[in-house]
Amino acid sequence: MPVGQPYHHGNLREALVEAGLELTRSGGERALVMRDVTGRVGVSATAAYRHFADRDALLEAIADRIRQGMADRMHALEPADPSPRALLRAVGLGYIGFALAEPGWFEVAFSTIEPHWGDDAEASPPPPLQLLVAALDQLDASGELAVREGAEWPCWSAVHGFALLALQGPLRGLEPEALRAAAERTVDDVIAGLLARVPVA
Amino acid sequence: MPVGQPYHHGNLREALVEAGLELTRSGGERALVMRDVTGRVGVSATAAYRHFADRDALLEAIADRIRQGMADRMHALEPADPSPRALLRAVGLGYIGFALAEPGWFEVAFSTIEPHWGDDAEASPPPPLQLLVAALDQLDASGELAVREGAEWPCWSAVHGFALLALQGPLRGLEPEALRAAAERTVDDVIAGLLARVPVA
DNA sequence: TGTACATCAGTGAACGCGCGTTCACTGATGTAC
DNA sequence: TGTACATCAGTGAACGCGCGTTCACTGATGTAC
Repeated sequence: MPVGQPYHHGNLREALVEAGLELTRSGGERALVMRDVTGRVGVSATAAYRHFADRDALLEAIADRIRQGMADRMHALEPADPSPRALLRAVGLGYIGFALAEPGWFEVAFSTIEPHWGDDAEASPPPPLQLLVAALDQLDASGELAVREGAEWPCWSAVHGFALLALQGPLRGLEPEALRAAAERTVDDVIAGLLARVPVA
Repeated sequence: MPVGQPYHHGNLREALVEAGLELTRSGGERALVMRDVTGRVGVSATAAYRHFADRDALLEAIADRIRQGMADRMHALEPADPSPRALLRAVGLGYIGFALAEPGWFEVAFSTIEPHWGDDAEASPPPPLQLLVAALDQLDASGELAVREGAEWPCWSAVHGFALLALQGPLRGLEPEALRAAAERTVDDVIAGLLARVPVA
């Protein structure tokens, strides 16, 4: 043991989460290797099991932190006094922007999302979704939204799908400007669809 | 070696792809284990390396077949003589329908999609995308589409994102009718957004 | 204030599983002569 | 038509890496008396 390191860490749980955040940031979910996390903190590989039941528990703790940080960043990008449409647009582009800026974290954030959050009154929805709900509520209050119920799904589908097309799919490697234009088009089209009452079939 | 089995298989390459299709159908990409594939065909584990450079090459061959089959199924679901809007709607719902019906295959189909298909003239786009392009071309020819260029991305983003929300995300476990309603709403909203010329920002 | 002892946070060796892949080989097939 | 031989598709043992997790342990800490 190195000199100056006390035998008891003091706050190992928190330190492990921090180290896990660093590892997953660059390597995504599979970079969360128990030996690497504990090694980074300077502790033996098995020490983690005093604080987390298993790897999944640590991953979940990390994912929670990522989701909160993601929502914080998205919120910080919202315009100062936006119209309901502009707010929704900022939320959508913020989601995509985070995914492209932090692909490792984005993967982890979504890899452990629990289903049924809507039915389960106990579990609170993931923070980024709370921003979406708030934006849709505002748009609905302004009377512009055609149908409020279920409006989350076209929105979330579009930005989530776009992020994946850009990270792992056919849009990978596109130049940043072109990518940004495609993202804006995607978000704007979906919002336009939420407002319009055009029959499709 | 069992009686009646010739030493030389005859068409091992094709047999391995078939076995890989069965395995990935139920277990997704990670179910493609070399020992399992070869064992299913009744051949030693290393025999596969006479026909594929490595696991990735086999996976790619399987993914090609899946993408073709996916497009075939989607095409079969198109209405007989559809309007351009109804055709696009059928393509979108067909994409989601395939993903929900064959989650293992869907995962594989997307796990190996090569980027830059647009710039790369040599690589042909994945078959499901060809259906989308055709539907958008028809809608554009009918004069209903606001902007043709880049219209693929909102469409693909929405259906791809929806599939993932439903398979691994918050919509997992939703009842089939509710899921179908959400899918239809998502597709219809995006199509409406493609048609409309509503300013958003 | 000092001591016994329970408790808890660490250690380090090693187990054990999954799984792609290599290697030296052997059996079957086809072709030149 | 028969034989030698190159070629190719298989075999089976085993390597080797990654990695979560268990196990018996030891050092530090706090509390009862």
